[in-house]
Amino acid sequence: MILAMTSSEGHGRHGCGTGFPAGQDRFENRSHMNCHLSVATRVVAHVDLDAFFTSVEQLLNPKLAGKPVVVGGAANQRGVVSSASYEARARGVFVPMPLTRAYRICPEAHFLPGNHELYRDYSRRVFDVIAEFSPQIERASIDEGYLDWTVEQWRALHPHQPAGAHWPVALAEALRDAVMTRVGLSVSVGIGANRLIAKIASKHCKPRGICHVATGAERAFLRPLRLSAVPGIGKRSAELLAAHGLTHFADAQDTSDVVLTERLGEEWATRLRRLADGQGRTELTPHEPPKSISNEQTFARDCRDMTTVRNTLYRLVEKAAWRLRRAGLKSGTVGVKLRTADFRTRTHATSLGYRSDCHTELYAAAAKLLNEMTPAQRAIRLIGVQLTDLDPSGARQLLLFDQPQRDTAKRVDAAIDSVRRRFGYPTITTAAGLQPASVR
DNA sequence: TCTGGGGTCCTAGGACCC
DNA sequence: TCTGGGGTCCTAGGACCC
Repeated sequence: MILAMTSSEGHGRHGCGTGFPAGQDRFENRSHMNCHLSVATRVVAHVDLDAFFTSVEQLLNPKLAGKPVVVGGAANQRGVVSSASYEARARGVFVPMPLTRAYRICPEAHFLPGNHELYRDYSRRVFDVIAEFSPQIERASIDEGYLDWTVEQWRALHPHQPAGAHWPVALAEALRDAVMTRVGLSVSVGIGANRLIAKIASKHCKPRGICHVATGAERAFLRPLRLSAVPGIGKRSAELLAAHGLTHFADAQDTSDVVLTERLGEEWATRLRRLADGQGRTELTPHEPPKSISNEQTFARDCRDMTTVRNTLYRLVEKAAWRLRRAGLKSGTVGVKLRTADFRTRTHATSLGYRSDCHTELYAAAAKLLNEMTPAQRAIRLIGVQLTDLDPSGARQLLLFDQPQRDTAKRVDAAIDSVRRRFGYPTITTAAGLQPASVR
């Protein structure tokens, strides 16, 4: 057996799970049985929470269970759907659909603004459980992660049972059940020889599914799928490939290297060949500090009042600087992002020549950039700040002059931070950071 | 039909240096 | 008096992901 899938619907591990159309179990190709004479002892698992944000909302409010729920904002608000419950998806809602459109096709849905603090907390709880299933995990985002699985992890759970070919599936079932029992949330698990296969597999069996692509079955598993299933191949790349007659893995698998190179050039051809063969990275990367911290805001209505824009920018910088300090980092480059009513987006960045975590310093740089880039006679849709070139060290090469002022600003930041640590971010703000009425 | 907010990574061009 | 080529850093923009 090459491919195993299970789902909560009780098909059992040899059947087809949710989202896996009947007739596609041709991956269960017995002629490949000899692949299993040596059971792979190391695999990559990809764990993905199902409809994470809406699932948390349904868990905390039982009245929402079984109902279409949309997280992203009010139905008439500017914005897009950031999570849709499966009941909403069944009615045609998807991520990232504009909220107004979601409301049009599914007016009975419950529209919620979302609570990221809460979701982060639930994410932590889920990963605490997941961490018990492997010493080697990589958290890829708030709702997904990779695990390095060896047969030893299975033996730790089942010390007296011999590990059959299906030990990864058994392990995945134990993980899925543990997350459901202890946190109340549903996950899907994809298992394969590398990250690519594991990730595509988990998506393939959502929700509440487990999909194991055994070593040697990668090409057969991928064959019917669209190339856009590959993480990294988005709209643009898919269009480019389609222009060369390549839409599915089968197309790539059936095209010779010579023709691929002719059509796509050496680099893409090589990349695509590896994908078509189901090859991918296996190593997990440990947690790394962020490379950038940004905050942005779209106005409820396009804004022509520069005072409001500046005040909003101030508040965004203040928040970003607070996150920066909380992460123990300083930023050497400040960027401002501006989107006008015509949806044209411009960014402008400047290097400070030193690193800072002080919001008044960072805002001074941001305000200067804003002045330089403000378009005449244009309504502004979005304003944002991005802090990059992050490092724990301050490394000031120059400037002894304005030290006193900076020390004062620092003391103010520290005092505000300590209040925020105790009572939460929104409890305190400096006067310029008060939210202007027009965006409330 | 109207298009969020948080990120990462890549490319390309210009400045600057040797 | 005209000028190569490589390397690096910086910035702008865009593709892509969740």
